[in-house]
Amino acid sequence: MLSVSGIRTAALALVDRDGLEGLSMRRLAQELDVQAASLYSHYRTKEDLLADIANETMAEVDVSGFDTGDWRRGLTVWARSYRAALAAHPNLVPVIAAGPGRREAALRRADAVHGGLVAAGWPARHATMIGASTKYLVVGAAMNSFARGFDADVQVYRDRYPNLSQAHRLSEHAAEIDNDSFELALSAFLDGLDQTFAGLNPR
Amino acid sequence: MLSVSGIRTAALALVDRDGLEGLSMRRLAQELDVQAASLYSHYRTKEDLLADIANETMAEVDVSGFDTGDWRRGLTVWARSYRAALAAHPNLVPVIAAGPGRREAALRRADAVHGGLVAAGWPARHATMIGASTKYLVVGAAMNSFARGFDADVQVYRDRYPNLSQAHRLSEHAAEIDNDSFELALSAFLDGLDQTFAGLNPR
DNA sequence: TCAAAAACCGAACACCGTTAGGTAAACGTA
DNA sequence: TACGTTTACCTAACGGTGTTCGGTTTTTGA
Repeated sequence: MLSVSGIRTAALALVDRDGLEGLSMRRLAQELDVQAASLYSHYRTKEDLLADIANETMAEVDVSGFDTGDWRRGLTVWARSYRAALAAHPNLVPVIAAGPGRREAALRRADAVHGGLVAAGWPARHATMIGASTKYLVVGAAMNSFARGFDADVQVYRDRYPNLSQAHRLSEHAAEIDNDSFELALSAFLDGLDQTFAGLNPR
Repeated sequence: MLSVSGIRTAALALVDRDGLEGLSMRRLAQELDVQAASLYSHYRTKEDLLADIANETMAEVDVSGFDTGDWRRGLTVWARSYRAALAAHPNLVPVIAAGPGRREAALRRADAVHGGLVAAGWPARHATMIGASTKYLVVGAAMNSFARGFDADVQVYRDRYPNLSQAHRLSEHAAEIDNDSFELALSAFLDGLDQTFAGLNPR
């Protein structure tokens, strides 16, 4: 018999394997040896199903780093685990990024981040903005790896765009570049925040 | 009679008005007093059409700030104009973010950014990562405004999540918060890069 | 054991992107 | 101006999509 969690698992597997376009209610049903209409006994709509698997994917995100009162550590742990969760299911990134953060768990995490920053000495408004900024970084980085921008045939721009002809852009190294870029962005961002923080809490 | 630019304009208007899902070949054709099949005399596919309007939207992006050799200014001008271009057509952001950067103009811009950074004294590998990082920030910020995360009914979390109960989250101020967050992220990131740069080019 | 509830199915609806083939209009050339 | 050719457009259809309706089957719980 079908179960919500069984459908969820199969749907996530299908998205991971065949991409977002690869997930249709009929194909998912087929995977479960069932007719498409049966799925609607468990999910009201396809969007609901997508929101659910997006939700599950986000469960790995870790906001415990704020517990010690070290905001820099809290942000780092949060951002890295956030990015890791997205990278684990790249085909799902657009759904997660587009989905409204209305879900219970998402609100709880947002609250924890905000609270952690305020507890560490940031003004509330800054806490809001820092939370948003960090999310920008994570989501932007994940979208980029989803897009797989510069692909196979480097020949196209090898000669025409001299500045891009470095090995750096070769897609074999794309994952490494992505990771290093993210770490650079995160640490530069945090370094900049350090200065701001020092300016706000002099002495 | 139909024309490529006429179709492009009508499609963009339709996306702006009704969102991405609102654009179908049949509806677009109706808007132009024509049958859907006629559109295929001018565009090989719907994806081509989307890529084209995405392309047009990105034409506003300005990489001229690198001309003076001031990398910080170059990045700032680039990032702001990039973000502005995306914000002008929020419904199109997923398309632009997902679309591979295979288009001529996109490559030219990427080359200009990379070249500008290298000319200003950054090592090639850093230039690559900084370009990517900046893009993360811009795309992440744009995706966020596309998603319109925390919406209307604040009541839901008003009492339950004390840290989020600030006026900051009210959706009337969402655009302002978005903008301030982006500017904070950008300047913190650039401040952090300043330190890195000083470490690389001592004295 | 048996009624009530839940799960599943077959068929259909309205929509989608796209194509094949035919007709009408616009064009270039003699 | 006349005519052949190319191009633009249309009608109709194909295979796919998400979703709903009504009926049948299975599971549940008293």
